[in-house]
Order: sequence, then C-alpha cells, then structure tokens
Amino acid sequence: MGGRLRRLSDRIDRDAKSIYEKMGVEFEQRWFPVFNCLRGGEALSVTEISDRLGISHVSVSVTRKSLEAAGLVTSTQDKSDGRRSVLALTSRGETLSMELGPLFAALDLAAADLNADAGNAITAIERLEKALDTKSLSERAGLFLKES
Amino acid sequence: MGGRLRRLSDRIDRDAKSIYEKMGVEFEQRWFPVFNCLRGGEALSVTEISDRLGISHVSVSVTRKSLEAAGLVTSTQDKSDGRRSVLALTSRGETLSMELGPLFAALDLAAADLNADAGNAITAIERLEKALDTKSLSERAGLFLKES
DNA sequence: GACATATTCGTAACCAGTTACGTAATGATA
DNA sequence: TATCATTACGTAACTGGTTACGAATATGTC
Repeated sequence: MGGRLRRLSDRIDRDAKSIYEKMGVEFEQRWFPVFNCLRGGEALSVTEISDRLGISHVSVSVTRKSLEAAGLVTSTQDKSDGRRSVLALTSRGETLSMELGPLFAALDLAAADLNADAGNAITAIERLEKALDTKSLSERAGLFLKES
Repeated sequence: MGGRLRRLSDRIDRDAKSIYEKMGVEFEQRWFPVFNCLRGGEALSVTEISDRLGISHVSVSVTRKSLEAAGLVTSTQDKSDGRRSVLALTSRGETLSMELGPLFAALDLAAADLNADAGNAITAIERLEKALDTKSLSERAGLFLKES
C-alpha cells in the first residue's frame, strides 16, 4: 500500500521532469515547491518554507543549496535573528519565474484535468491524510488484533 | 503533488513499521510484498515476483538478499534455466508466516477500515493510476500550453 | 556448430525525502 | 549576568525505490 503510493509519486515526478526536458528548460522538478514559495518576491526563512510546505527543514535546506548553486536564489542572514537565513529569488530567478509562468499554469491545469479524470483523487488523498490523523494505521490494526 | 504522495506513503510505511516494533516481532515492513508472494509455499523466480508486484527486479533482488540474511528465504538455481534463481520460504520463514498471519489479517482489515474512513481513497488512487496510463501529465500540460 | 539476440539477475550510482545529532543564536529565569 | 531551554539550521547516514550497465545463460537462425 505504502509502496504503491511511492511508485505513483515517483511516476508523477518523473513525468514532470520530462516536461522540463522536452521544453529545453533548465529547471529541476525538486526545486519547484521551494521556488514556488519564493515567486512573487517574498523573502522567507528556511523554517517558514518548510512549515508552509509541510516538509522537514532539512529538505528545504538541501534544495536551497541546489538553488543557490544554480544562481536562482540568494540567502542573507536575518539581522534581528542571526540564526535565520532568509531566502529570496535572484534577478535570474525572477526572470526564470516569469518565463516558466505559463508552464507552471499549464501544469496546474493538467493536474486539475487529471484530478477530474480520476474522480477527485486529490480530495480522496486529503481525506486519507485526515483519516490517518484521527486514527493511525497501527491503532486500527491493534483493535482488530484484540478482537480475534 | 508527487512529493505529497511520497510523504503519505512514507507515513504509512513508518506506521506499519511501528506495529511490528510494538508487537516485538522481528519483521521489516519492506520485506512484506516479497514475503507475502512466497507465503503458502509457492516458489517463484525474481522476475516472476517483480512482475506480480509491478516493481523492478532490482528491488526484489535487494529485498531477497535481506530476507536470505534473515534466514527466512532460500534460493536455488533453476535446473532447466540456469539464469533463474527460484525463491521459497525456509521452514523458519513458514513458521513466521503462520505467526504473522493474524497480524497481516488485522493490517488488511485496518487498511479496509482506513479506506472506508477516507471514502474509498484507494479506489481513487487506482483511478489516478489509470488516468495517468491513458494520458500522461506531460501530455496534458502540453495541450494546455499550446492553447495559450 | 557458431554467432547474434534476448532474458535473468546482480552491482553501482542516484533520488528526494527522512531521522539523528551537533552547533550557533536567542530567550527566559534565577 | 550566568545558565538553561528552545529555536534555526546544517551535515551525515539511512530508506526504498529507481535507472544504467554488465555478466551469465538461453534461444533462434544461418
């Protein structure tokens, strides 16, 4: 079950990757979530981004390094809190953001299209997440075990 | 989107893992798919298993090594085809299979329970897989791009 | 029987996430 | 002000999958 979801996610990621390749754009799919947070000029710290995306700060940290290496993002130390490192798009990043705008929009539409085809699978996944929040798989299994 | 699914799958895997730990059973979640194929005494080759599970033979190969190291599975070279390596449960594997039977059944029920709570999320995921089969995300996005 | 092609499987390298743990900066409290 | 807890972030190791590639065996054709 878990593995199945993983494979599905891998598939989607690979598919998205192939789009950038086909279009000859130098953009890596794994950059997207962080990059997207910074689009529009907002400057955010690592933790702020990880909170927004619901992933670990480590994951953001790694993506950030890659984005900095690509010259799309810069970081500056927060003056009022030396622990925080604040990220923002470079001008090159902004330019790319503009260029990629239509593609991102198309991907959005494609996702919506897919979701419609699949009978609101995304909503179902959200429900799955919520159902797990209220009662974990292990709790559920524990109950069934005691019964037998 | 892809990442989100991945995290969900990780969560389920970790949850399943915690069950084995709680019950004090020495069984790793990643063993399950291959182990389950071999339950009931059937002997299968690496490729047969990977086909059944819809995963790469490499993944099966790695799991196999781990299962052999744990003494739960043995492999013998096929006499009529020297390339094939045929896997089967050892007697220890069979014993464990019996012991774990109720737990596996409980997990099955738990998954069904979860699915019901989530309004047939699993069916939705299946639909998502099918929808991707008929038209990939990149194809869909390509269409929307041309329109604009 | 020899050679080209296909199949089975394994090793190595990679991927995007994670946890575990350490460090530096901040904040709170005595 | 000294110390202790908390917070922000980074590095390292691991996870469960993948692709790329190579070796051994089998198969088909001349």
